[in-house]
Amino acid sequence: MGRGKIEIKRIENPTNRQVTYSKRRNGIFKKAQELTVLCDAKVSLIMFSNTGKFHEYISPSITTKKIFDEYQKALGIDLWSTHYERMQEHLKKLKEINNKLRREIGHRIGEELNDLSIEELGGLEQKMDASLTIVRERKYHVLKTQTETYRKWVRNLEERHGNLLLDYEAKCEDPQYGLVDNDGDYDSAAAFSNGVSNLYAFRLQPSHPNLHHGGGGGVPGGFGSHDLCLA
Amino acid sequence: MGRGKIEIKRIENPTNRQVTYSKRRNGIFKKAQELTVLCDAKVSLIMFSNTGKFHEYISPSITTKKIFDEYQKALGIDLWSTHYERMQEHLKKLKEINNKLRREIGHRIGEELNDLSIEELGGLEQKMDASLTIVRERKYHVLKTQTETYRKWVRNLEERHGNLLLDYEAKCEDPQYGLVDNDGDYDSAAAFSNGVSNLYAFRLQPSHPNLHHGGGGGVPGGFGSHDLCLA
DNA sequence: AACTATTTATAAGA
DNA sequence: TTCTTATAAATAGTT
Repeated sequence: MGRGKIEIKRIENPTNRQVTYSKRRNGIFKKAQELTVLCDAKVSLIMFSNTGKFHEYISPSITTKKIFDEYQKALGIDLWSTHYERMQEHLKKLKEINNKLRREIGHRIGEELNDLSIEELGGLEQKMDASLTIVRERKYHVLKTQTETYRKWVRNLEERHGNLLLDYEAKCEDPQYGLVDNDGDYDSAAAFSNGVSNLYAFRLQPSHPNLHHGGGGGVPGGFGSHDLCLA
Repeated sequence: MGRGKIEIKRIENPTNRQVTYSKRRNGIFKKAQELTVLCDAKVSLIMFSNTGKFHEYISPSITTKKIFDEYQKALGIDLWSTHYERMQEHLKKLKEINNKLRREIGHRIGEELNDLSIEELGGLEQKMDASLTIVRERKYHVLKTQTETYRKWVRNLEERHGNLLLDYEAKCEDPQYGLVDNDGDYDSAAAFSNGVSNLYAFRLQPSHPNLHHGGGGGVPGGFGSHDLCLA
């Protein structure tokens, strides 16, 4: 329909192709709209030109999403089934695991015991007892390690404190010495304190042999700071 | 384009509308196909007639699923996002809960204790101890209840057994009585046995005062059948 | 974007 | 539904 008949095959001239695309696209959209009105139909027309440009016509009485849903219903397929079903299965499995975990924990907390038989209760008791033993052992292990670390730390510090005190007294008794730079001792002592300040703190408060550690939280008994350790 | 011009408005005559739909549908499909070939375009044309009949044209170079995907990409939206995202959130939450449960249970089983501080270990120990107490109490409660039930049952049966034995001996000594139908006793005794057979079993094996209960499984100590109870 | 000669689509009728 | 055909509509090539 035009000045000359054309063969229905790819238009090689890009400009020509683009023009034809534009004209015919309008024509087909008009037809789609007319069909919608005349015949009360629902039409979805989606087009991508060879340059990737997107155009669409959709009947006013429907949405593209509905067309997609209807399309899948009409064909009895679900284009997203793979993805979707896998997800649903995953969900189901997670729920099952969750429930099992809940029940297990419920038992171990001491709730939901009503459905357990005497044998199951006995088994549970044994398992819990064993677990409790493990936790206790772990606690004692941690406690012991920390105590040991603490003890070493105190001993080391006390020793250095004593040395310093001796030095100090010696210097007081023999003022001609002046201030001796005791490098080696200084460095290694600093490694066990938060800084130089602690050394002076010991000097200035000789009546307080207990430690005043800068970091760490108020743990009953004075333990509990994890950064408290000997290299 | 036809014998007469028509107004673009809904065709009221159903037959006419159907015919027009059919004709124009073919026309538009042809146009879509021509556009596909001439301009190297990708076209998806989906139609539902007002009677719900479904027809589609899709360019050979593409699939409807791809068109849907491209469509969503072109519009920067995801028509399934609501459903999908909700599902994904659900999945995420479930996984989180799952992990928490696992950690909790891991602690209570006595695994994964390395990341716990001494305070946390102490708290865990206390909680586990409390739970263990609850489980023990429950176990002893169940045990006590079952023992009590069992004891009542045995006492009741022994009593009835004694009575029957007395009756039996009395009848043997005074044969002129014949067989007296002792309805009341019979019925109530049957209520505590699996049937009449047990009554005879007691008679026939007087040297076995221990119970031989038909049901129930091999529980150490002889307890454990849940159907063993007094009305 | 218009124009327009021509082809194509289709309304009405069979 | 399909065929026919007069006529409306679409559009290829041109300006």
